[in-house]
Amino acid sequence: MYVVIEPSADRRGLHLVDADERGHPTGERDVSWDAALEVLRDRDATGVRWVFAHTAELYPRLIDSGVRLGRSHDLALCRSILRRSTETPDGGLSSLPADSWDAAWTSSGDDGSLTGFADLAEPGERPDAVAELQRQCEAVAASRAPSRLRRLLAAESCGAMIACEIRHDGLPWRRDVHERILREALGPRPVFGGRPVVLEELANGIRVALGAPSLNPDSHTELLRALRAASIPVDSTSKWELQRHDHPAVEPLLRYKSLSRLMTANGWAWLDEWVRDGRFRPEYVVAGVVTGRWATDGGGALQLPTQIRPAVIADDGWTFVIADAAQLEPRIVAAMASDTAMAAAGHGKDLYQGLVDAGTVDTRDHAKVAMLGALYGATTGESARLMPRLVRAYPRATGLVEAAARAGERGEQVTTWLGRSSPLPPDSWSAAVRAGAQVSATPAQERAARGAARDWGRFTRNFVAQGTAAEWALCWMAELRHRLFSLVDGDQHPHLVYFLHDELVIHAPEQSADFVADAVRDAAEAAGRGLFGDFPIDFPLDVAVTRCYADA
DNA sequence: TAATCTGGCCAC
DNA sequence: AAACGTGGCCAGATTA
Repeated sequence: MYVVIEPSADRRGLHLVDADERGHPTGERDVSWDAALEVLRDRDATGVRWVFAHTAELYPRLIDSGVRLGRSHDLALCRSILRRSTETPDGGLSSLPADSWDAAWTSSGDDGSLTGFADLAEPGERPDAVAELQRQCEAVAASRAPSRLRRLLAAESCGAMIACEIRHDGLPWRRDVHERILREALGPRPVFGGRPVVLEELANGIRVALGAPSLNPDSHTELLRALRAASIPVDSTSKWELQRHDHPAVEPLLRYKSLSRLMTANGWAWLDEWVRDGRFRPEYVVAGVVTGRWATDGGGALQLPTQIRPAVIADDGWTFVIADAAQLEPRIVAAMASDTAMAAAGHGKDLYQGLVDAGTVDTRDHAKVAMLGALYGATTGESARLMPRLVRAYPRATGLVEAAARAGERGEQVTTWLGRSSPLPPDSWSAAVRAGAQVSATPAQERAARGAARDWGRFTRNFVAQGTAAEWALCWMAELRHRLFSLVDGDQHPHLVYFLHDELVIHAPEQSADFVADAVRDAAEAAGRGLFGDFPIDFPLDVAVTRCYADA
């Protein structure tokens, strides 16, 4: 059932411990690295769940050896979920004193391998993985929602393997195309650093227009001073504020900002650091966001601007299958709330258009603005004005996010569909809210308390939607991975190369594109059923088969 | 001099 | 358009 997999004591191979469904050990053995490949493949074929202390410690090395595993359990990630979840109250892990499983893994060792937990573990001392597996199995079994939590832990752990696999395989990236984009926008790469010619010319234009010959346009302080000296009344140097002023400096300044951003975020330095052998290898951080979304640690994989996406081109004979979930968060909320009316509006196609067709709002744009406002907690502007219509037409879906907001304002935790809970607000928050509730509170304190409460309410409001959408996306990815593995054929099998919250990119041999497009739709359907069972909610995808990411 | 903060803008 | 959630990342400014 479970097989705990760790480096062996002599570090020359692997130590494997078999365990039953409650995490109790039933046998153990050491295998050398040479024999590991075969042993792991054989055991994996029997459907065991591999237990890693921390997937990124061992799995990349297994991938290098040609092994891909089917199912896994990441103790560090799962501890974090179980520790905080409201579904595992007293007796679970929530009351356990902090130990090394709560700490982040640290990188040490000259080969860059991860060797232990930071802070809490003695150097060289591994925490007991089997004991922790038992604790987690018990916590899940004793929880209020064992099957949902099991689904969440499995999906989270699978995500950890996928993050390693994506980094190993890499997103195809054409350096020549990227360099052409840079050259056409900025001019040739400066040999000794400094500004490229186009930026320098724009900087000069700005200096002339503002009458500030020594201005460094990269300095907010200098720029703000120069703008005001030129009688342009601005409070900031942001583009939305600059756009509103009619002055000869504005146009070159806006172009300078845009090109400067391209240069600093995804310019030549980025290319040198992040693209090797025709691949960009994202450093994903699984569950790096409180809501369960992935974050990144270097490389900016989650902010690739559309400007440079033309450089993402499939290998010869290969293509991309690019899929993104349409209006994911509204659908998630509709399903969580069993809002059949909103689910029906999203049946089969564009949910926003569905709201128009249902007569709730008059345009698709209004539908989108109103919906996003509900999810984010908008209080002003068009979004807030449209809200009452949404509330009237869909009281259940809107009621769910409203309830989450009220809970947050009271300082309570909220929980996603599968059981990931929000953190409690910090002590400083509670102190501010308490201070505002005192009879002796000053108006400023009252205002601060109200503001803090509402801020936290917007966070918890969004948490349930964003967090459950992240769970759906993890399940979607895991389902897809399972389907793609059935197609393994030497090195020629389709593989995931990019993940962006509600979007997947698969690099696939051209002849397999149709299969992959079907698989990614099947996987979305399966993810929806896995979370919401028979509730009639659709998760339609926009799917593109194209050799260039920019064409999707 | 190094660490931390701030403003701005990119993604969803 | 902004203000309405989650983030990363950069350059410059400020602080230790």
